Amino acid sequence: MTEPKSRARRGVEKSEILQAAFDLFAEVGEASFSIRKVAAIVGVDPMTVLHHFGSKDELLRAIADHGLRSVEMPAATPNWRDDLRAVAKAYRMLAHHHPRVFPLHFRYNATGPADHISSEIVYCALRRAGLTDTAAAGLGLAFYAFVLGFALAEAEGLLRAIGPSEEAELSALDPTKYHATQDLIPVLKTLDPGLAFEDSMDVFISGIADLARSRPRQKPVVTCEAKCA
Amino acid sequence: MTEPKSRARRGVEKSEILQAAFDLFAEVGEASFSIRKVAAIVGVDPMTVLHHFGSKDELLRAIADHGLRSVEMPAATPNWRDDLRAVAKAYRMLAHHHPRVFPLHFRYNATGPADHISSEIVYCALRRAGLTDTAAAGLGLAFYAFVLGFALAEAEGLLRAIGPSEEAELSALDPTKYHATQDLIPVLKTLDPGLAFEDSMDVFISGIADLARSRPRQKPVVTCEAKCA
DNA sequence: GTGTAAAGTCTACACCGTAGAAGTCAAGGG
DNA sequence: CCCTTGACTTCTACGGTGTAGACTTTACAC
Repeated sequence: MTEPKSRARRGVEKSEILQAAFDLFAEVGEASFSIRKVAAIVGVDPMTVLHHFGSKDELLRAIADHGLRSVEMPAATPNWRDDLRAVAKAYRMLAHHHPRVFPLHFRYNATGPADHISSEIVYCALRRAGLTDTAAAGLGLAFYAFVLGFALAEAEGLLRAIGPSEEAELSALDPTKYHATQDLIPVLKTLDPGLAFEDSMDVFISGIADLARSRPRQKPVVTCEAKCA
Repeated sequence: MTEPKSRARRGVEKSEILQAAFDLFAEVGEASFSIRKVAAIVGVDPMTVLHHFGSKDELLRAIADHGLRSVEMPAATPNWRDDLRAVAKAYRMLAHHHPRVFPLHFRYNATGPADHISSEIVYCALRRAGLTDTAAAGLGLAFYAFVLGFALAEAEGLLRAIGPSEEAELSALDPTKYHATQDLIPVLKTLDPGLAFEDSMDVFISGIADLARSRPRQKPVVTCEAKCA
């Protein structure tokens, strides 16, 4: 009761608008998204929406941030492999939950708290794996590229088991040139993206372990290990 | 002189329009791209553009295909690792050359000839590495997700060495919670995306070799090996 | 010629983001 | 109390967009 509607329900409207905008975007996608529709849903003038967010671009950025804020990062565990897998899974689940919003995270490199938290987990895991700082920084980026790329491809509907039409298309190719592709048609038809993702994460982790063995860091990361272990 | 302008310069206009559309998109990006601007550049009515491509969406798809068609895939070599690296490099170069067009390849999963050719190279390489067909199919997707994800992130300007403002932001974080991140600031400042990409490819390839050792395919891929080697 | 079919154009419409002016209304000082 | 203030909301209007539908032009087949 302290400030029920002080200064014309300040702040309340803004989050309400953002929620409506997010829901609309998540449902219809970017092509059918417009400020005017958001305004109609909230029951407000289009210019009110613009007044709170400045521009459509800013609104989209806010939507991206809102989506990223909803993902909760797992706590660090003693096992750096599990930590990497957990972060990867969290982002993939985010993409599955709001596939139409997910591309926005790429466009506006959303740097919310979740971003920093996950970065910390990833960097910490890579150092505990035994990587040098330089390698950890580079592989950290690669990790994100892989996870976000995979999740984005899934969200865009690119990574699915192939259907009859794609099978026909591949079968029609010149067998002398596309032998391997055509040999894989049976497994491509029953491919499970989730399984492929987990297998690929294992491959990535395995490669990281190899790198750490061949080029280990000079001294263990005491503070990091102490904190995370 | 056989058909200088037979049937009202059929075909000539269309490719001319596509080229202009591609150039415009590559220069100004999606936000400032419009059918009417393309028409103005070619010196033609906006409806002419639409008449040839059906809709803006189809035009964008054509732009994506046009970009993909420009990348020339390397020939297969005896070394499957080199083949994977070469395909990865080709896509990354594509993203570097036309960063604004690149996101379109994700939105419309462009399936041009280059797509099939590169798939064949990748699948063939993965089988020669010793992977089972199931693993080859899954890891093939992972390979594309990683390469395209990395290239996309670079094209969107996400993967750069951090600047003073980002450094300040990271430094301002709670040191007890973001120790690893802050330790890596020095290397993040001088990070080279190209080097990180190559290192990451090596990690990925190393992981694939591990997987092939632990779960090898039953019999060698005679036809594929014979063709590619 | 006439027919035909594709290529190109014109007009018009609904929708979009948003600049700028105007209106509304709670809070605070006199 | 009135009056100013300033955030919030709304109204109006403008230039730009994609594109449907009708029209005109063009170039070949007959």
